[in-house]
Amino acid sequence: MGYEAKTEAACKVLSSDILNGTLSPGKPLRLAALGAQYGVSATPLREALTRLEEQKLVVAEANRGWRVAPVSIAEFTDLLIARQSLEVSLLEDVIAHGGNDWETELVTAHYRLAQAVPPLGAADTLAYRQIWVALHDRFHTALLAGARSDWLKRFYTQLLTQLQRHHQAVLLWAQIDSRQMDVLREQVFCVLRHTELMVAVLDRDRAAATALMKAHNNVTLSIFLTAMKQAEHSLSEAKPKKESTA
Amino acid sequence: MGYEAKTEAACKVLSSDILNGTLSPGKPLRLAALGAQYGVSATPLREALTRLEEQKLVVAEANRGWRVAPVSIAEFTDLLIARQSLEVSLLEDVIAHGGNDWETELVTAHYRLAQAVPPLGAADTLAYRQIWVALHDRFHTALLAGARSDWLKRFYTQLLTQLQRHHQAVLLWAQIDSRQMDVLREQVFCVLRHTELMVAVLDRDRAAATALMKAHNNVTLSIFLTAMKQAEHSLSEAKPKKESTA
DNA sequence: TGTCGGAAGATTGTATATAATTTAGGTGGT
DNA sequence: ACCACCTAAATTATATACAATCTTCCGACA
Repeated sequence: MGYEAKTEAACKVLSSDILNGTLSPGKPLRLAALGAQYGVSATPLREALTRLEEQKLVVAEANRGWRVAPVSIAEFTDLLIARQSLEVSLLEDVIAHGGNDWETELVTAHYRLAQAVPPLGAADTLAYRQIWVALHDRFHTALLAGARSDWLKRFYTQLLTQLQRHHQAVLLWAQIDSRQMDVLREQVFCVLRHTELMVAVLDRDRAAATALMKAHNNVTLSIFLTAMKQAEHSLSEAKPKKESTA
Repeated sequence: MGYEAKTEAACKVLSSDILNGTLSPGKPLRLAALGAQYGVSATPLREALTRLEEQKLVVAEANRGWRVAPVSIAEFTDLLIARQSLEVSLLEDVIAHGGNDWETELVTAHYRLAQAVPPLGAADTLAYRQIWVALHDRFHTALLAGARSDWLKRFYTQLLTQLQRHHQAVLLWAQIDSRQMDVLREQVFCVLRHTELMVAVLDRDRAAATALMKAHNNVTLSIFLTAMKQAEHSLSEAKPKKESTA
């Protein structure tokens, strides 16, 4: 205890509340209220919010304190473009320079993912979904961990964080047509695509790997495009709102 | 006055002092001393340092406060790799999607750079150098400003900031052989390379543009490689130091 | 010589006061 | 009824004091 504990703790709680949608985009963050809720006083809270502001999870306005960072289609698009670029860059670097440690961890992560129960049908519960998502994240992290630049990897992580925020928001806006959703999810939760990707990368097949990676992105992209089309009007309604749900 | 003014001001002063080397890497940043020097009290100072920490200009250690972020060959290399990737990504995006506003601003920036007096020979004064560097920065910013993703551009800016910090440090470590330096600088301050780059980009010639960009990077890279080779031992001496010059 | 302990100094977190600014609400005039 | 203006409350921003905790360093003691 004591390792800048309060600031750190506040930061974690706030960011997880923002990422899972408990604190919805645009919501004002009053210092007094947050301090009372989380049992932290002003100084560490301000530091935590300053950190999150730099990570673009919250935004600050002059003399008006902090708000949860808003989401928009424009920024969502921006993030997707950026992810595509960074992911391809990292993939090419990994293929060119990945070492043994990276290879073994990648194979391990893939094995774990392949063993996991995909959250489809009867297994579509919150618990199974969380496990699967965790293993899926681990696979994608392991896939790119062999790249040389920690800075690029840090940027990539930041993009994934922002994307999660937007995914959450889109899923809240739109109740996706369940039949279409099922079709898409069967593709998303399919291990085969990940296996192909891993094989291509381990074979150092640049063209195949980047093609598969782009295809993988397009699958998840199409989910959110359909969701956003269906939610197009409820989105424009959501804009003028002042304060959202607590 | 009042736009979170103190924090903002402290942030600017600190980052510029760090970037120009007034505060050298590794130097501890005591709150009391900084507050007295800059006329700012603890609260805004802590926020400023937290912001800079997130930007990796300072580092924090538990219960030991903040220090100016250290520099190292490993991180320098990392930054150069990351810059190469991001620059190529942005360049390709610009070539594919750059619009009219971007083109005109690019041409303007290039014209200004071409008009400027290169800081060579008699014109090698601090004033001329600063003007030239500012115009050079503006050209490179304009070159990539047409890319679609603000996130990628933000990352790129962050890399340039970090690189400036490392350049500063390398130049302090090493007194570069002046004859060799002159040869290199004539290449750096040569407008021709920039013109070729601009033409290739405006012609939407992807292969030529990326090749020229890589060549441009290699020129500046070679400067610092030679500098670092010459400073190799003074570098290893610099490591164990506890506090550097005020 | 080596190490154990404690004093001094620095950071972290809390609490509180004051200034400055924004927001809200009400008053009065047209 | 509508608009401008003014006042009051709320909130943030800054400064400061202080307790608690952690480092560091120095000296006594084995």
